[in-house]
Amino acid sequence: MPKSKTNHRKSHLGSRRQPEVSRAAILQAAVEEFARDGIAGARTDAIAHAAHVNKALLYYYFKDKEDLYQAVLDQVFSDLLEKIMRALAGPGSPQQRILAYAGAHFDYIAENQLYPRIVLGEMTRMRLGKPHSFGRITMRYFTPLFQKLAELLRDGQKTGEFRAVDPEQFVPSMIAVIVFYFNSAPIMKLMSGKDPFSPERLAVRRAAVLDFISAALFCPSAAGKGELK
Amino acid sequence: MPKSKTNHRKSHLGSRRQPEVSRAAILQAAVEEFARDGIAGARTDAIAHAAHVNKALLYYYFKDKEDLYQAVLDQVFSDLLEKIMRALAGPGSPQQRILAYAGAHFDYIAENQLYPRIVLGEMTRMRLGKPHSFGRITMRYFTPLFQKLAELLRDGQKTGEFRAVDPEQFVPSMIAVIVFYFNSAPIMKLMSGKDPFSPERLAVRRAAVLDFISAALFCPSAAGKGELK
DNA sequence: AGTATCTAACTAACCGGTTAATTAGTAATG
DNA sequence: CATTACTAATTAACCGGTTAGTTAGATACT
Repeated sequence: MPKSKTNHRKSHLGSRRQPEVSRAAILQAAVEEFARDGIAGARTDAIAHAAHVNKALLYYYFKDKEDLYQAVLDQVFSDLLEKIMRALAGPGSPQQRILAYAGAHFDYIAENQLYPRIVLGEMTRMRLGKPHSFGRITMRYFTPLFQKLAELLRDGQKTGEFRAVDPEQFVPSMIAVIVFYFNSAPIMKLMSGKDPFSPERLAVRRAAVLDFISAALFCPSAAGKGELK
Repeated sequence: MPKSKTNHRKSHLGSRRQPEVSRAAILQAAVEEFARDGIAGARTDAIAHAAHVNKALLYYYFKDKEDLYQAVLDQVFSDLLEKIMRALAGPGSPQQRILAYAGAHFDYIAENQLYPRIVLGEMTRMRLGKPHSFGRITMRYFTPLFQKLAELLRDGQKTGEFRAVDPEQFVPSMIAVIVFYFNSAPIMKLMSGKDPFSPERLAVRRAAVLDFISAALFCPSAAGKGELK
């Protein structure tokens, strides 16, 4: 692999003189490390090593561990929110749109299984009294999503497609059903032996999630109008 | 500072010559500390201080931090499982029994809000490939509960009360709805301003959970037979 | 074109505070 | 006096963060 005269053969070739490559590598490594053990358990040494970068470089690009963590959260949530909002803004009846949302949310997580770990971990970590470094994230990402979903639920209730559920209760329940599987997957694996992340199992789960939500939300009278396959 | 020979009230009065008191104090303090930040973030100093005990005493009763953590998990789960199993073993139709279970599970968590933090934290922490120190817990506590619930679901399907859901999919969904609220509570608080743990809000949530499960599971034909109040 | 200057990108080595764990012992009890 | 319960003091490792540089390329000047 001749690489012009200025060949610097260390082993961490991947990232010399390439700021955004290095920065992205750090961020990706940080996502994985933070997903594993949260901010407390994450090791800056491990992040640096995984990114094939010297540890000091973390502090070149980010103020400190907390700042890096915030950057990770921002990346995770902005990406997620963008995809979900697009699905929510699509055409169709409230039934079709809520299922489109749920499917998109599920699909996104299925492709990025680290993300719910970070989210749930962070939720679990933030206490009610404490100063909330997570508050920024809530305002910027959760609130818009929540309100859009609540609005959609009210729409469906107006058309008579949805049961008279309280959005403030229904939205978290729905998200729970979508997300929880990926966190409990290791236990399912232990119990069933099967790999919960295989394409077949994911397809089964996806269908089950949509069925669960449909049954819990749609009026019995007007059944079978959503896309269930 | 005169200090008669048998005078040992230093400040850690609570626990001299009282092995089980000390041990229990350590365990309770450990539950709270582990719930906050997981095993990685928990500080043995903090546990000892909260238990009004010298740190070395932790190592008198427990081999190391990991061992203490396992003891905490055992206490949490055995307690939870016992209460839930009792509710599951009660009398009544499958409809009534599944709602009794869900209500009991909800109530238990409402009273011990630290527990789902530990559980979810632990789920999040265990990776698919890694050696599973959590496997013991799974076998001892999760599997029996899961199988009992699956059995109940099949019972209800036989009597025609329940829809033809796949227990392997439905059980995790149901647990998700019951549990998730307590983990997302801090965010809900930020968004709504209201305290998600106030008795009124808990009652509302409890009703919503039972309604959600009822709607998702019970056959539309045979509605309104469970206890919904 | 060549070279001097400048700077962004990056690293090796280290530092001091923290933390899990140990040790060596003291005090109570039967 | 032997065993159980418990602690002060200590240690070794770890870990977040810093520092003092080096390297590679861009720009300026000749």
